[in-house]
Amino acid sequence: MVDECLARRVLLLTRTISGVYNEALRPLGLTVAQLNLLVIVAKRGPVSPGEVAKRLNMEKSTMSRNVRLMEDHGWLSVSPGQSGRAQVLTIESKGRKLIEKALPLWQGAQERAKALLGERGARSIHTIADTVGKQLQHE
Amino acid sequence: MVDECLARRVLLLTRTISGVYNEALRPLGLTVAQLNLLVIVAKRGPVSPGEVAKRLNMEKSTMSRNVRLMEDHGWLSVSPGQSGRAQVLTIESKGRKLIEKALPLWQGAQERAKALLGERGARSIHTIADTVGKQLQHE
DNA sequence: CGCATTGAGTTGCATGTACAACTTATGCCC
DNA sequence: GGGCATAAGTTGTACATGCAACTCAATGCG
Repeated sequence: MVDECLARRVLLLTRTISGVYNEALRPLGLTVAQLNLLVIVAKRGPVSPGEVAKRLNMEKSTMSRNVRLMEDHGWLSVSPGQSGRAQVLTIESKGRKLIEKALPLWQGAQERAKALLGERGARSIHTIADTVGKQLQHE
Repeated sequence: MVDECLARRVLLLTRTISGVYNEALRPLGLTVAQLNLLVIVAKRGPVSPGEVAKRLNMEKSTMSRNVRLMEDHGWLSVSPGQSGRAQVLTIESKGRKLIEKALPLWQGAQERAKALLGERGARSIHTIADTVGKQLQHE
């Protein structure tokens, strides 16, 4: 049972792979989770937290707290949205600069991660995550 | 950048897949991480925490806390090992019974996870985790 | 023998994560 | 208009996780 468990395997992968990135980013006081969030906000312009959370299949409460941290750092700003308690996230210049600085570190980590997974493995992860991502959208 | 990031993808996979298992196991007040630990202890007989942590590529401190929780539940026992502050973990009958009860729930989750990943995807995850696991042993 | 090193666990602190329950604002239906 | 349902965030609580620093025991070396 234990050997086949898919959860055990993805947990192992996450511990290993995200460790590689976090180690690389540590000098910036930044984690991969935060970097990804930041890049999404930078790319997709003003977005609502809920939208990002849905795309990442992340709990809204988790999103809320992650956003809070990054706002405290001044990397992004939270402003009231159109209606109700809607919010929009916008990247700040401090956040853009951080992404610039993170890029080379990220690249190094990406190389190391690829080496760990193997070229085939890395491609598989891409495919699989896409598959899962698409299914989540159709819910 | 963000789209290629392997860490982002494995994080997404973990959130999604482990969620499936945790939802299934919730009636037992058990998480997948705990179940995996419990099964390892059950299978590999008296083992040291450090050994299990190494196999799972998990920080010893994380292991320490996870063990503590499960000991509190009476699922396993911790006894002093041969020397120094070495410890050995042993499954308790309460733990064995819990595994029995968890089995059918786990199977359901495994099916759902396979459906999400696709048959090919599930196999790939197996292969990749094996590859990574072996590389960790050779360190 | 005495001290430095190493090994195994633990603890302080911080992040990432989820579920449940709560707060507010909108919108809808009668 | 008055409730009722829904949508978006927040907060309480708990687990999973890692790093740094610490405790203690064993070991080795001069």
